[in-house]
Amino acid sequence: MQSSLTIKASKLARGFTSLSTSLAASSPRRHVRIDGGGGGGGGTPVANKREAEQSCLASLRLCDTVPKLAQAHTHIIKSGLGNNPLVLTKFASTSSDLDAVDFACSFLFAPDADARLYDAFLFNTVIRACAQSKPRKALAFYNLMLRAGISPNKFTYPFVLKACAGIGDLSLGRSVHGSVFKFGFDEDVHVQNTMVHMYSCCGGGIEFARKVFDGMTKLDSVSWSAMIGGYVRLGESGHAVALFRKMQIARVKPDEITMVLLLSACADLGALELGRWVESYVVRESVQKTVELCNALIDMFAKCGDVDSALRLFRSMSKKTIVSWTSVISGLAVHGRGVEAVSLFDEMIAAGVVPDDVAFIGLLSACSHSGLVEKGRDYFNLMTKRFGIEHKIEHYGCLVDLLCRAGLIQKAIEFVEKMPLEPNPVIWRTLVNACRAHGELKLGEDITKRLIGKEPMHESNYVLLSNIYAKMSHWEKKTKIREVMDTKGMRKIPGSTLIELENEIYEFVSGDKSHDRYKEIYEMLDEMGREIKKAGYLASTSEVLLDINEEDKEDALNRHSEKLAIAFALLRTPPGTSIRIVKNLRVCEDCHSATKFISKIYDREIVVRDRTRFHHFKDGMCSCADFW
DNA sequence: AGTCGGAGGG
Repeated sequence: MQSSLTIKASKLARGFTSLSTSLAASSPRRHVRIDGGGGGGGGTPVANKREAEQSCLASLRLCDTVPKLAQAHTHIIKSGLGNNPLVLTKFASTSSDLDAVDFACSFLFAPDADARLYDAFLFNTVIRACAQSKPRKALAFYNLMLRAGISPNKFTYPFVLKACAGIGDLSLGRSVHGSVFKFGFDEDVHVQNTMVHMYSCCGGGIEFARKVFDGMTKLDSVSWSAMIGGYVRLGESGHAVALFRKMQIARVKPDEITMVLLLSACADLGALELGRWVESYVVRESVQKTVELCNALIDMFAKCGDVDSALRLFRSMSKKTIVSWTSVISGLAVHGRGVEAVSLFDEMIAAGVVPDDVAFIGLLSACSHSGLVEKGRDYFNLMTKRFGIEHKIEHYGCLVDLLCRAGLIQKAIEFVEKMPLEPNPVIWRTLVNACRAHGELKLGEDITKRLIGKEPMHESNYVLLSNIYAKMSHWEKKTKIREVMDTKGMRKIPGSTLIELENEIYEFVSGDKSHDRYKEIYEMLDEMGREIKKAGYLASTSEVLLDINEEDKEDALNRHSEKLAIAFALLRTPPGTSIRIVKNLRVCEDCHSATKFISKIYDREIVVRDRTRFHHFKDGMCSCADFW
């Protein structure tokens, strides 16, 4: 309705016009243009100011794109409301599109703009718009606000704290916390909740988050979710689950966001039973089953080893997003079902869903885990050529991994040398590990030494080098590495295995005797050892990279955390049921071979999740076909 | 006269 309205160039309008045209020039794809006067004419003069205001506000309510906003701007000027604070602020708050907000800011904060128009609501609006994706910019506006002498109100801090969370700097967060206190908003539950969130997003801030959380007099579901989310982000999923139990005792009803977080913790821990409980809870308590919640369920099922349930849920969803597709494709990938993953990707394309860079990571890892070398290469090339998505370092990483796993180490090296991005340490470590596995020890040693030069405090570099020396039987060099690590105060991450039984999560480390039934567990371990030896198992002692004799090596192998967890499971679960365990590192070759025998002798399906993928053991075979 | 707030998915 405003399309015929044009501007008679007033002084103010001229200022706006030049600003907006320069903005248009800086973002050509938007084609923002404001008609600077002349042209059509014939606009009806507006009867009174109040009516004009209402008319402008009404037209702004309909704006959701930059061109529409530009049109509305024209209308505002025409109506003589170019300096009306109500209208201008509404203008800025109208679009969630950051480009549009930039566009609005370009005249709101123009040199010739009237600073008397600035108020807290205006700043809140622009801080909110930037908080998520441009946190530094949001904070710049906050500082501008303070410099302009405008006091923040209770709505300001949730936005500002969100921006601090995005930056993740603890000292910044603490200083903003000081301002919150100074302005007296530290009692507001919304502010407190965001404070918990902010601290938990800052490195080393979880204690501060907990302090705010513990000091709160009223905790709602958002408070609990913020704190649970903090633990999940930190990888402290056990703490997250424990906190959820406290939430239930406190009788605060969890909502769909709490459930998403809890599912994330389940996925991390491999806690399938708890994950299934979440699903039934959602149905029972009619928690809103949003797409995000379904996606979290898919991810949980896949990461807990039940990829078929993930698939079933995926098929039942009426609305799917790229995240849903990616979750299920990546899920199939880690289970070694690469062919299905690839065909699902093709189905997605056929359904007209546009893939993004993350979808390609899932797809390429599917090719990698299933040895689909040619397919992986093809998709890698199609990614840019057909879909116009630029390769990121992760995609190069996937391809290096693909070549290494397929044993094409020379090709992998050539690929790394030719890649246009600087290879990151992850890529180098993939390569080094392949060097070790394929006997390119000298090359592996050279690369690792360079890596240690670059990242002297990264322990996995030393572990890699140590493993290479062990394979070379250079024991004195290997010992020396241990010494270097000790003087730097570093330790190798101990291998550990999680298992969930009857609502409890148990953790085992190598040689663990902390469980109260450890004697039974070790007896079971001995029995397992005898039985699998009878069936033809041979300990693969070359994998034990310690400088000890063969017999001790075998003993060390027997006490690996995954074997302890399996023995425990055999004792505690009914015959014939599946066993699921989660290992924090990659499963070793000896445990892999032993587990195959155990699955056959004890007639159990054993699902092992290791750091990078799943192994489904059944009838003496593994789903990875010894390819991992 | 008075617009505005917190936690989440691959």
